[in-house]
This record gives sequence, C-alpha cells and structure tokens, in this order.
Amino acid sequence: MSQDGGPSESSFRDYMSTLEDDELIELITSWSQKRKASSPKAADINTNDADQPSHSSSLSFQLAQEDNEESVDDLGGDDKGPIFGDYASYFATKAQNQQIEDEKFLEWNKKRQQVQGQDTKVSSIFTGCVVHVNGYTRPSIATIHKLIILNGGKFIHHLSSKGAATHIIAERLTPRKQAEFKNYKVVRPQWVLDSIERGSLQRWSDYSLIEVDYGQQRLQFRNEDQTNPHAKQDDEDESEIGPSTEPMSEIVDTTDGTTTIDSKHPDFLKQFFAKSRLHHLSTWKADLRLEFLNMVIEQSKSQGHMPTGASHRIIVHVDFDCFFATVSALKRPDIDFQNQPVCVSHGGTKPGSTADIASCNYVCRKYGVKNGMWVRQAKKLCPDLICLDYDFLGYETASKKLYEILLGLKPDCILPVSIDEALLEISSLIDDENTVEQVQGFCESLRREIYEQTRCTVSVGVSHNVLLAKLSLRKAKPNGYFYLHENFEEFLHNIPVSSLPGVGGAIVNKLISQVFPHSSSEITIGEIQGLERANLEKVFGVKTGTKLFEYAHGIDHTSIDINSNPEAFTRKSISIDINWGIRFDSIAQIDEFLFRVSEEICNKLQLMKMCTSQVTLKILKRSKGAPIEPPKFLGCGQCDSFSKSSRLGIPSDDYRTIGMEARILFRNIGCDPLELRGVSIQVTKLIEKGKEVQMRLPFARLDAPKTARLEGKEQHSDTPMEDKSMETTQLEIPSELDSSVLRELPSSIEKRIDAQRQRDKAPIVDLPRDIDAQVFEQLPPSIQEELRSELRRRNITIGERTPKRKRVYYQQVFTRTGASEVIRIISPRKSPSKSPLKKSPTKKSPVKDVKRRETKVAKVDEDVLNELPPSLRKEILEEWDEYERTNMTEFDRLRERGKLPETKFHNSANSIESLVMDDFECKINLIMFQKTSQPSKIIKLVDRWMKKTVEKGPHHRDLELFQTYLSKLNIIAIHCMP
DNA sequence: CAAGTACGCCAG
DNA sequence: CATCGCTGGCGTACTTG
Ligand SMILES: Nc1ccn([C@H]2C[C@H](O)[C@@H](COP(=O)(O)OP(=O)(O)OP(=O)(O)O)O2)c(=O)n1
Repeated sequence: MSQDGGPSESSFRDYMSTLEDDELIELITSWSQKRKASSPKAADINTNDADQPSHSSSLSFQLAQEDNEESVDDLGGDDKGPIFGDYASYFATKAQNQQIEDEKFLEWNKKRQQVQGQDTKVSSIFTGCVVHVNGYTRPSIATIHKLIILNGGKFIHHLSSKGAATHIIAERLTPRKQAEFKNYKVVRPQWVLDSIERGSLQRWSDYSLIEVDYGQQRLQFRNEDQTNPHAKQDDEDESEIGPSTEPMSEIVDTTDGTTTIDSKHPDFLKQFFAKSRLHHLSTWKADLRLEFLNMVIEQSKSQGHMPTGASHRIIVHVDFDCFFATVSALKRPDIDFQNQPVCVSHGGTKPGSTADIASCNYVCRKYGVKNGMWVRQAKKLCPDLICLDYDFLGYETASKKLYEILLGLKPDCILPVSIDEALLEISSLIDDENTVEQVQGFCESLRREIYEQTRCTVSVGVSHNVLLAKLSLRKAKPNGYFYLHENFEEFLHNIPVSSLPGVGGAIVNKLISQVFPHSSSEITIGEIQGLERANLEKVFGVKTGTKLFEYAHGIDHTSIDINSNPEAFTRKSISIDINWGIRFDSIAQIDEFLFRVSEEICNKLQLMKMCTSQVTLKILKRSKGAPIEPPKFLGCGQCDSFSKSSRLGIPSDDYRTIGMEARILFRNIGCDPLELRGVSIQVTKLIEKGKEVQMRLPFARLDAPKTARLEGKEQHSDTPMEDKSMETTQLEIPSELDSSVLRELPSSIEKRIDAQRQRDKAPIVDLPRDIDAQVFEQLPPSIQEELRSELRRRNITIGERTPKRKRVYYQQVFTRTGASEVIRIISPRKSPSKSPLKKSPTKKSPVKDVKRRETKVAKVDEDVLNELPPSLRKEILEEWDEYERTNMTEFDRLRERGKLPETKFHNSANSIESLVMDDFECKINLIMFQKTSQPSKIIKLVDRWMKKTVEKGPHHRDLELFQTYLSKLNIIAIHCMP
C-alpha cells in the first residue's frame, strides 16, 4: 500500500493473478463501493470485508480510513461532539438485532449528552409500547424510531407474525393494509409528537387513522394574479382569450367545504378517477389488452401458433352504437331513445353546463351534437337535449357480454379496441364460395345475439383490412352492417379525410392551409388520391405522409393478431394525467400531490412486476392571458404544456424514488404553484422486476474510484471543489448475490442485449457491460491496461464493446426498512435546461411576442439567479445572450486543471433518502454540490465560477447542476426544516 | 449520423 | 352548485457528441 492510498502496481499485478474470475470482477466493481465505506453510514458494507481476501480488504480499509478522517475533520469545525458522529450514522446502520442496536444507541446518546453537558435523564413516555411504522410518514421512520426509543419505547422494523407491535404508525393505508392492520392500534405520527410534547402518552384513539375526517379541507383564498387579474371568462371553447376588466371574484369558502374537492385534498385522485369517463376508458382498454394478451399467450403455449396465412383477410369491426348513451338509457324507460335527443354527462340537464358530453345518441347528431362537446353548446344546437347520468358498471356489464359473444364465435383473432369496440379476423370462418352471403349472415347473427344479450345495438363493418373495416363501420352506423368487398376507389372517394384513422384536426388544418388553400368545403379522400406521395411526405413527414397516401388508396397492412407479435401489444409505458381540479397554493402541496401520483404509478408498476428507468413530468401551466378560473369549474383552461424527463440508473418501483424525481423535475421546469393546471407523470423504459436486480448491482456499486488518489495525483486541499467523498451509499443487495450475478455477466449479457434489441430498437437501458466500462474509465490508465490484459487473458470481455454513448446514472435505493440510501447520477449530457428555454417562445401560447431573451431570463432568474447576489445576477443576465453553447462547462475546465475530482459524475451523489426524511440536521449535509455539502466550499466554488464566466455567462450545464442542487435544498427546506 | 429529448397528435 | 379535460403509442423537430 503506497502512501497515497493507491495500490502499488507490481504488488497489484501479483495479487490480481491470484484471483478467480469472479473475484477479480468483484474486486473491480467493489473498489467504488469500498470508497463509499468511507461514510460512517455504510457500516454494513464494512462488515462484508470479512469475506474479502485480505489484500483487497486492506486496500479498501486504507481508503476508508482516509476518508473517515476527512469527514471527522470536516465535522470538527464547529460541531460540539464530532467523535460521536451523528444520528444519521447510527440509524443508517442496518441492524441485525434491532434491540441491541437500540440499546447501544441509548448508551451512545447518553454519553453524547454527557459530553455536551446535557441532561441524561431517560424519558419513559412510550414504555411498554412496541411501535412499527408503515409506509411513508412525516416525520420519517428514522425520526420516529429515534423518538420512540429515546422515550422508553421499543421499535420494530418488521411486523412479526406474532403481532409484536402495540402501535402502528402510518399516514395512509392501502385497503389491503387496512384489513391487515384492523386489529392494531393504527395511529398517525402526530401521536408520537404530541405524546412527547405533552410528556405523556396520548390516547391512541384520538389519533386513529381509521376515522380520519378530511372535512377540514376547504378552498383556500388565492392571491390574485399579479400580471393577469382576469375574471372568469365565458368563451365557449377557450379558443380566444379576451382581456377582462372585472377582477377575479374570490372563491368564497363554504365553511364546511366538503363538497369542493380539488387537488389539495388527499382523496382527490380517487374521487376524480371514480368519475372520470376518460380515465375509465383508458383503464378499461389497458385491462382488456392485457387480458387478451395473456389469453393468447396461454393458448399459444398449449397449441402453438397458427399463423393466419390467408392472403385475403376478412376483418370485422364491431362497435356499440353511441355506447354510453345507449347503456345509460336502459335505466330510463321513460325515455324514447329512438326519438328523443339524449346524451350522457355529469351534472344533469342544465342549459349553461360546461360538462362534457361523453356520448350522444343519433337523434342529437342530426342537430350537430358530437361526443366531447360541452352540454351548453349542445343545448344551443338542440334545446330539448336530455342528459343522462353515467353508469360505469352498466358499461362494464355490456362490454363483458360483448366480448363473451365475440370469443364464442372463435374468430382467428380478436383485438380489443376499447370497452365497446373490437376488431376480429374471421378469414378462416368464411369459405371461398358465397363469401358475401356468409359474411352477411355472420353480421346478422352477431348483431342479433348481442342485442338479445345486452339490449344494445352494435354496428359491424367488414372488409379485407383494418382501415376499410373501420370505414365500413362508419357507413354501417347506426344499427347496421356493411361489407366492403368491391368498388373500393368509389367507396373512398367522397369520404371526408377526417374519417381516416389518424387524421384529426391538426392534419386537416395543415391540409387546408398547405395543400388545398382554395378549397372551401370539406376535404375528401378523393382529393388526397390526386396528390403525389412525395408531396404528402414533404408536408407531413415521411411516415405520416406515406400513411396518408396509402390510406387514401385503401392500403393498410396493420395486423390485429396479438399472437403474431405479442411484444407489439404489451404496454411500454405507464402514465397518470390529471388536468382537472389542479389548484395549488404552494409547492409543498404540489410535492405532496406528486408523491400521491407516484404512489399510484408505482402501484401499477408493482402489479405488472415492472420497474421503470425513466420518469417524465409534464405540467400544464395557465397560458398568459387566460383567465385564472376558466369557464369549466376546476378545469385547466387554456394552458401551455412543459415536460421534462429524467433517467434512473437503477430501475425502480418505489414511489419515493419516482416521487422525488418528479419533485426535482417540477423545480427544473419551474412553474408558479398558482399557475399550475395540469400534472402528469409518465414512466417509460420499463424493465421486468428481478431483471432489474441483476442490473442494479453493478450500477449501485459503480462509483468513481478515487482516481487522483490511486494515481497519486497532487491534492489541492484548499480548493473548494475537492472531492471529499462525503456521499454515502448503502447497498440493498445481499452480498451473497454478488458473485453469482457477476459471474453471469460475460456470457449472458450478449443474450440479454439481443433480446432487448429485438423487442425495442433502442436499448432499453444501459447494460452492465457498459457499467464495467465506466468503472474502467475511472481507474488510472496504468491499472486499466493492467486489468485489460489480465481480463483478456481470462477471456473476459467486459467493457470491450461499448455503445457509442454511454450514460451512467446513480440513484438512491430504498430498502424495505426505508433506511438505506442510493446515489443518483445524471450523465452530463442529459436534458439540458436550455431546451425549454429555447422552446418556450414557440409554445402554443397565444402571446407570441415574448422575446427569446426574456424567456430565458425568466427561467434562469426564477430557478437559479434569485439565489445569487443581485450584482452577479445582473451581470449574468446581461451576458447571457453572448454565451456560446459550444464552450466547455466551467466545471469541466476546473476539473481539467485538477481542481475538481476527476469524475464524470459531477452531478452526483445526493442522497434521495435525505430528501424525504426530515432529520434535518443530519440530512442537509448529504445534499451535495460538486461533491461537497459545505457552504463555505460551495460559496468559494460559486465565487470562482462567477468570476470565470462573468464575460461569457455560465454554461447551461453548470447552471443546471446548480439548479438541481438548489432544488434539492429547496425540497429539504420545505419538508424537513425544523 | 445515431440516439436522445421535448412535444404534438390521435383515438375512444 | 359546478365538474371529474385520460392515457398509451406513434411521429416529428431539433440537439448532441
Ligand atoms: N370524446 C369522447 C369519445 C368517446 N367517449 C366514450 C363514450 C362513448 O360512448 C364511448 C365509445 O366511443 P365511440 O367513439 O365509439 O362513440 P359512441 O359509441 O358514443 O358513438 P358511435 O355510435 O359513433 O360509436 O367512448 C367519451 O367519453 N368521450
């Protein structure tokens, strides 16, 4: 062991040759991990060292020692009792034996108090209590743990089958947990706090979670918008925004307020989804798709796949007539459905209603009423319109019967399109003779049977591809069928283009403005037929243009056979959008909401047994000039949308991880809480749970080894950017898994890559092989070479073939006990914040004259520069326009000069756990900027940064890093500040 | 030029 | 009182290294 803490090269080589393959691989990946052992929190990692060969153990020990000393030094500055570390170091220890650990802690704490001259008397408030915490709480599980045992109670991390706990602390319970805990005293965390504050055990029933009454929820008074104090606006379609003189009338609290539930209410999501038709529609569709996919997979297992080789397909498209309206009318015998205009909407038949019409019957349609229209507009067209209530259960029942009948027909395949609509292929059910008669017979009996079973009518369209079947269905409606088997050109000629699937308002508008500027009437498919394919491609892009061209000629090869390509029909993303009822007063409320949404997302992920590696947050923000309260009650009104995504190096299904990403993304987007009108979280790049564990290990272990130290580079101890390795990491993976997983690496990765690539052209995530390459790059070149030759000798091909662009992400992992930590790294090239800056002015906002610079400034100012001294801020703003993107970032430059740690992961190593815990004193120090959490160093760094970049302005990446740092501080401050 | 991000569009 | 404006997939434009 050389003085600088790195291994001497010759002894290293000798040592290396003594290792087995998997030991060597493990050693490489473990260097980074060992380094993390520097943290006092990672005590359990150190215990693993017992399993290591002595040499590697001493290597890591040396490194750890050095770091530890540094940490202690750092703490020694102004802290009183540095020799005892802090609470965090104690509680992060994954205790094998909780009781012993707790006792040791009490001892430790007593000594600490003695050292600090505090009263060492032990409180006994919770004597006799055995407490368990379920789910996410505020204060955090760690804090509650601490409070309980400091006050005489016992704390258990796991509920044993004996029911050892006397109290369970939780803020929310899933229905399942509610049942599970029904015999426990389930209390809110406040019970702990109040008991301590009042010095005596409070009655648990006063804090019981079961009878939580959310009735205290009430509408808050909102500040008037400073810039646009518009009144409620009454434009029918929100397409025009007129200024208004009337100031916004404040929403007056209805004292009990229980009727008004908006997004601030904990039960809002549930209530909203229960009544949202579009949510039902989407959920039903996803469920049906999954059900049929599973069915097909089951079948093909037992009988193998029979390809429908028919050259001439017969595709059937079945769809209930005005589905919701028909079904809802079943419960209203007083209504003459064939002759009275009827629709389905919320809120009954009121002329001024801004409720959406979900479905209207064919009587209404004669008046021009359409699905999706507002009731009040429909009422103008058709004053006699009758609005019926939704009957979601009824829709499900009718749908179930429909699908049962369809399955009973034994078609070649069935593809659910929606709750009321399906595509069938029946090629093999129809002989070559009398085809037309057979198809007609099929349609008639199908329609008859469905009507008999459901008392609802369906229409049926049949043709030889999906496109033509759909168009036939359109012709067949209502209550009829149509088999299109000849005269295709003629059939298509007079159909409006908007009837083609995939052709909606935007494409029609583009056609009118760019292709047929002189056409006054509706554009027909016939007119498209007269166009060159190249022309369409020029206007709409290659894919869209081609599709338009082919559809216009009746060409469509879309397959509806799930069996032929199940991958194509499996879900690739999960998202939740809420663009109604979104009204917030503070970012803290938004943070809460984001967690609730993340919880829902993660519930779905867990049901699918999947993890995500990319999180996208999309928000709707009130458009400038739009009224603060739109015409639709709690609607989103005219909005601009913004989205931002973030990669997770370690795929996750933990709502805290997803939720934290969302919170950071929200801050990166930057939106005044009062202006927020819509929120959506989407997770993509899904990975099967379990496979993700294999990936997680190498990811989690990857950390930049201390290159400078291993190389014996000169240390600049006085520079503020020096890496002190304060960050901590703890691994969730039991160490026994390590070697088995690693052993698998070289051989199986290839297969996995191929499998993934087949499924999806783009690689879903970075694979372990790449990570190994990353590890390599962090090693000193000499050792890299050494390792390479050694690995080559052993036929281990790690890191040889790397993708053109490697990206490595760190993040924090939450253990089941909620105690562990994960590091997260955003690769430097990820989502530059300049993107929204540049795009903002081109948004659909009606206010077009926003100057580019102003938008940039607004963004920067809002997110970062407010935190800086005014003089610096001004300079930066003035210089911003001169700034050239092509420059290196200033942090890169500093790093090149050795003033920053030699690492790519300069946005690294912030504890996410720390962000959701409110153990403020301990956790604030884990928020890092350029690998330090010390204000003095950060200030020095920023000072230098400012001076260096004062002429050109800062690099956007540097800004983004700083912004993310501030976001994290901000989250801590909001949720954890004592 | 391959791959990534943001965002738009569409269907029910 | 209102009202419950979802969601997944695909395509394009543009950036990045
Ligand atoms: N903007 C929309 C479109 C549809 N739906 C719901 C209500 C419809 O009943 C159901 C099915 O949609 P369809 O497009 O099939 O429309 P309908 O069944 O109402 O009428 P049609 O006879 O044209 O199929 O989806 C909705 O809530 N909002």
